[in-house]
Parts: sequence; structure tokens; C-alpha cells
Amino acid sequence: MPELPEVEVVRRGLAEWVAGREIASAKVLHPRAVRRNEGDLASLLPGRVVASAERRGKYLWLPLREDPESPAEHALLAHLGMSGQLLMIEPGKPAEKHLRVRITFNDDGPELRFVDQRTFGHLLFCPLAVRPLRTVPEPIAHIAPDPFETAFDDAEFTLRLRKRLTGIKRALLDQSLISGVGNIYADEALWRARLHWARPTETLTGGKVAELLAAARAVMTEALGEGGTSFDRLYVNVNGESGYFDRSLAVYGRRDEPCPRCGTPIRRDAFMNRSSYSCPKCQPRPRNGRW
DNA sequence: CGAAAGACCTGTGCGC
DNA sequence: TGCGCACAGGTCTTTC
Repeated sequence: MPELPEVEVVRRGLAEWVAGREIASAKVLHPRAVRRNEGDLASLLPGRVVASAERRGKYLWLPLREDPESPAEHALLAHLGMSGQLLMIEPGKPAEKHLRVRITFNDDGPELRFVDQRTFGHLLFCPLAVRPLRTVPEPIAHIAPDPFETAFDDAEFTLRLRKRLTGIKRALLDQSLISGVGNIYADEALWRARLHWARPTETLTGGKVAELLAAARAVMTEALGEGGTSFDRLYVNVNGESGYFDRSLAVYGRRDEPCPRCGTPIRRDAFMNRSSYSCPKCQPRPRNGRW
């Protein structure tokens, strides 16, 4: 499941493979992959030059120049959803089973393919919006910075977090508060900080929030160092390779296995139509927990 | 406005 | 063998 570290792995691959190249063609093979577009990628993309590859949280985008000299005013924004892949493929190779969009370049080098089994992901051509701290695609201007951006303000996050009337995990997954954290790294960060997922945000001290932020940054940094987390072939880098951080997960997906810290069997709770994994001893349930 | 629930998707694995 | 169902879960939309 691509969260911040996995998307960053993909961004790095794209920066290496597509920056500076001019798009020759775009072909859409599934309408759902481009559902948020007003125009047609096949007519909007050709002739534009990829300036770089950027990321905020789980979104990534390719700023596009109209010609090699002009500044980028638009971008091709991508969200991988649950199962999206951006792959660099030699032209002429057979189509992948769930190939949704194909983008070729005028140098006849490797083409960019968007492959997505569950079709939660999408590509979107959009304007870039200049903001005080950073230029970002217009459609994601409402998303909070991720904890690795200089635009991320720890003090402001702490303030806003504690004003919420909700549980800590729900807040961690709220991309308007902090972006990039998904179900896996939320559970891992909470375990490291010894916090139960239902802990009411208003009961957290500034020190505990700092500890949680440090844990989130640490676990995502470690995951990035191992190429991200893959449970199957659904998450791969631009070369189709899996990461191996799943071996290092302490609680996520480890129901009934011993907690790496105290040996207590890990529990699984139903949470927001998904799962939360935690250690019953290290992360005791709060009396006034919030979902 | 914030909080929470529902909708959107397909492949896999399980019980019967 | 085959069927139905639970599960995986990020984000946008809807509802209160």
C-alpha cells in the first residue's frame, strides 16, 4: 500500500527517468484512471516537457513546461491509491493486465505506464498554484505538508491536533492535518510512541506529540531506506521491484505474533472499516477512547 | 464548520 | 469444485 515512503521511492525513480523529457503521446485505456480531468490527456500532454518530479504526502506530480524555456505552470498529478504503479517500460513491451494510461516520449526511450488493479488511483492534468511556502498543484492545495517538508510546522500541528475532538489515529490519517501517513505507518508510529489508537487528541501533552512525530519520521525514514513496504506485487518501484520493509514492521499485520518489545500477542481491532494493530500491554486502551 | 459514515474498486483466501 | 463473503484501504462525497 503506497504511503509516503513508497511514493517517495517512485518519485525518485521518476526524477531519474523522466525529468527533462518531452512527451510525445498519452493514451488512456480506462476512464476511471483520469476521472478528475476536465480535458483529455491525449491532447493536453503531447509537446510538454517534464521539469522534475515532486511529492507531498502520498501525492506526486510532474511539473510540465509548455516548452523547454518556459516555467512550469501545469502538472501531471498522480495518486497511486491502493494499487497504482508508475512503471518505466521499454516501448513495444506487451500491455500489463491492468494498464490504464500510457505516456510516450519523443526520444523513443522508456515509456511511462500507469498500472492500477483496484482503480483507486488516478492521474490529473492541473494548474500549479503558487503558495507562500511552496508551489503545489491546485487540487491538493488543501492537503497539509508532510512531516519531511520544511513547510511542516511542528508547533502548529500540535496546536491543531489538540483542538480536534477525535482519536489520535483518525487524526494521523487526516491528510488536512498531516499528509503521507497511512494505516501501516500510523500503527507503527503509535506502537513506537506507546499510544493506543483511540487516545483522545486533546489529552496528549506537547511532549507526547513530539515523541509521536519523531516516531513517525523515524519509521518512514527506515522504510524508505529499505525501498518501502510491499506485501505483494501491488507495490513496486518504477523498475517493478518490491521493497522489503514489511520484515521490519513491529505490529502491522502481525495479529497474535509477539510484540517485539514485551512479547505480548499483538491484537487486531476493527477501525474505520479497516484494521488497527497494537500491543495490549505497551498501548493500553484509554478509558475515554475516541474512534 | 467538524466529525463520521458511505461509496468506490478487484483479487485473494477462506468456510461451507 | 464452486459459491458467497470478508478483507485489503485512501480519498472524495454526503450527512448530520
